[in-house]
Amino acid sequence: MQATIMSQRKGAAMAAVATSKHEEEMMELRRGPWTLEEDNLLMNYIACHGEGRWNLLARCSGLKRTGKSCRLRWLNYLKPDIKSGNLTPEEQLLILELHSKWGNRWSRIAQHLPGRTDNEIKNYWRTRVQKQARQLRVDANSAVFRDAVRCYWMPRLLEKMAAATATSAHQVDPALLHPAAHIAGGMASADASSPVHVGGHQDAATNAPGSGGYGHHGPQRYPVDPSPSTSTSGGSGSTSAAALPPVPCFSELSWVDQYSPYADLDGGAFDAAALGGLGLDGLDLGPADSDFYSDSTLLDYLNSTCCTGGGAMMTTMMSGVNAAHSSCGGAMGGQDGDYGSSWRADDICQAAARKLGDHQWGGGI
DNA sequence: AAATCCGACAACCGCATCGGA
DNA sequence: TTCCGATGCGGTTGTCGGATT
Repeated sequence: MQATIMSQRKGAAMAAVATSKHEEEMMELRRGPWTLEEDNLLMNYIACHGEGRWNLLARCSGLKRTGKSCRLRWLNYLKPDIKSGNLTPEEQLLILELHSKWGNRWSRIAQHLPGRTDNEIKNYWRTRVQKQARQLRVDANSAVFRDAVRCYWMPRLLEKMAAATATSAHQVDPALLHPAAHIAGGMASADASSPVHVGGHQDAATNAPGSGGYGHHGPQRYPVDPSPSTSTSGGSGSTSAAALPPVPCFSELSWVDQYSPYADLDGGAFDAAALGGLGLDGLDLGPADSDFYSDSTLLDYLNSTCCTGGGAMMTTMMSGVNAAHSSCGGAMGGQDGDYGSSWRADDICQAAARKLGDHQWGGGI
């Protein structure tokens, strides 16, 4: 019975495919990169009729594209609230954290990063994070790699955030960086029911289609001559802090307590210092590093009164990093980011096995 | 200067799920 | 209850530009 239904469905599906293929042939559907004219057509149609009903849109808008293609183009690029430019350290932290909880649930992760698309996050993961895993010769989803990320990558991101703050002339509340803030319970208590907001530092007008496209990476690539008029000025850095949406409170992140250097004080698990002595350094934060320091969004966040927990967290994690530096005789390199030696997966495995007492150690990676 | 390699990202594809008829 | 179109999601591929040889 079920097999019959299945075969019926399959038959219907195949018929539908055949029909759609026929239609495609009749319409000579376009594929590949979108042109400026196509983008304009799509935007104009949506401006008049709204989002949704993508197949109808594809038929009626004059675009020789599938509804799917139109939807993707709109959601991943043209939608006004799409945030362009490199991911901020806060966003990277959140991605790392949420991926450790949910795995490859890109759309779910993207829901917590306003303005970022699942596609963008997925690409980030594949190009940056998985690259690290490959270098370590471990599976990006393995416990070892997750721990390495938590003990090294995350602190390094926080370090960069701290560096961005320290080198800035902006006024940062000293209390944000005071170590006692964490110990004295200074972590901001977040409303658990509220979503975690990261990024969102976004002037929609500056990210309108044609206003600079990929941000740091230059203008949108069009297969035909892009009109000079498509690039407008004033694309970055002019947003006032007052206009910012809610910023992340790091105490919302589960690893804050579990993986803080103070975790061992109450029987915690995995501390940075233990691995630090093995020369497990050199995490490459990717080519976007230099942008971290010039990204005004960081300063906006750090200047925000909502970020008390983040400041304390940063200090906490920085203490861990420093402890690791001390315990390994400075093997982690200097503060200038010269993390020379490369990681050794075997070393990480051994250290993890020692520290975790094998209970998280699944054997073969 | 040309060829090749590689990273980053946009776009596509197949499948799953949802919701209305 | 079943069918089917619309939509969403995750994996994969294609393309481009910069770096390297």
